[in-house]
Amino acid sequence: MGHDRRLKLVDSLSGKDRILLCAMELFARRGFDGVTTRDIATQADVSVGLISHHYGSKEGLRQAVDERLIGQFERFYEGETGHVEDQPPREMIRSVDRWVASVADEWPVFCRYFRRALLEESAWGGALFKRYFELVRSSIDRLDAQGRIRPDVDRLWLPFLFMFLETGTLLMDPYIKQLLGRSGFEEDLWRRRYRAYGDMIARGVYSAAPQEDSK
Amino acid sequence: MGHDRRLKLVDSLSGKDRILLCAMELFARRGFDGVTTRDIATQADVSVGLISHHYGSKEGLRQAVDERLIGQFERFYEGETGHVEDQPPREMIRSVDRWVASVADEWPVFCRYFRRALLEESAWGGALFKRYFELVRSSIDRLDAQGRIRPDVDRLWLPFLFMFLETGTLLMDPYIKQLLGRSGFEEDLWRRRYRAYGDMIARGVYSAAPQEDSK
DNA sequence: CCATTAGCTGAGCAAACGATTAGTCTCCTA
DNA sequence: TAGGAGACTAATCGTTTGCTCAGCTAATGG
Repeated sequence: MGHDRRLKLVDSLSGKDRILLCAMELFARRGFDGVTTRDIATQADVSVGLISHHYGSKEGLRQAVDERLIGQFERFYEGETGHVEDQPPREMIRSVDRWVASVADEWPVFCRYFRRALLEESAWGGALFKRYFELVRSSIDRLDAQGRIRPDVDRLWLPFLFMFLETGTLLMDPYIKQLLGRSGFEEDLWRRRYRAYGDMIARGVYSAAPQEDSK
Repeated sequence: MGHDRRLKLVDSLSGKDRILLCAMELFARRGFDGVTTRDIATQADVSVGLISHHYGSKEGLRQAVDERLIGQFERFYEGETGHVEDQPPREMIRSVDRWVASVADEWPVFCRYFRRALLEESAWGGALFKRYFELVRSSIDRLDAQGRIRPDVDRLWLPFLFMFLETGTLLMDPYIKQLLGRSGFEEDLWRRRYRAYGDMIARGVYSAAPQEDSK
């Protein structure tokens, strides 16, 4: 599985890179405060002093990890095919499918780290959130320009609702795994969620003719 | 404001209760690991030893706080008017409004703590999530029995999508506050979100007749 | 009036933390 | 091949952590 691949990769790297990769994984799993420099040193098979040598401090190491992941995030969305919202529904689904498959490999670690960053309210977590918000809002603006969103829909909360639906799995995956027995990021589940998500946005979930109690 | 009220209340309490309340607030704000027993002792105006005396350990204190908040959670939902989903849309909105107003006072601290518990993956956070999931699923089952949900809607993801929409504000409030300048839990915003949320579930957000590019 | 007890104090402890240090090893270059 | 540079180690520093424990104070009961 992917774990072994990663470990073999790690062996061939320099101490500096091993520290960065191990820190990324440990921060993602246990949070910044939940990891000691000694943990990182042990995992990366280097001495504690080497961390300070390369990154100045634990905080410096965090920033290095952050920057690397920001870059990864940008690359994720660069790879995405244009503006998916502009495409007809069926084509949009296919685009998302392709995109999911292409980033699925690195996604899990990124997700867990992003989740932690949000929780700890770190500076870059806030920055990422804002950047993501702008992304969603510009999508909405584009849809709006085409008249595809009903005028009575609340424009203040709409972008947030989109974000809640999209990032929900990210933030709650540990519990989803607990309930479903498997991660929501396994490809088929992920795809299925995107469909459910798109469907809810497009049409809601209620029947067309609700049998209302005449009261 | 509420802060002064709380402080005055604190002064009249025993050391044991002061410790509990201060711990609750500090855990909610900075997380379990981000707070030291000395912080709590200072805030509660007691000595460090008294915490161990009453609660055995920091972990014991956490459990005491957890139990108290679990009780609060139960009370929140006991007070809720029956099964809101069974009511016609307009009446449902009014019910939610009433409920929001009735719990808004204690809600903020509870929210911040719940947020922490969920993101730190504590045991009781998991338990609370599961309990909440069952709540949502049984609501869906009831709606389903009435035939109010379209048959083609994905029944696996639907409860999760509901939860994402409902808890989104809870988990991201710090960032929403950053973007909007005020908390999403201020009553008017909260109500407005519930409407936007109900509307999306009911009808989606797309126009009835989308002008699709004929291509 | 003294003994008991519950609530509480704060100096102090061992462990763990992030950071620094002096020194070793391994290359690369002149 | 001498020597300078940088990667890296091991030992140790001062600080902070959760927790203990001997003892203080004030109220209670016989």
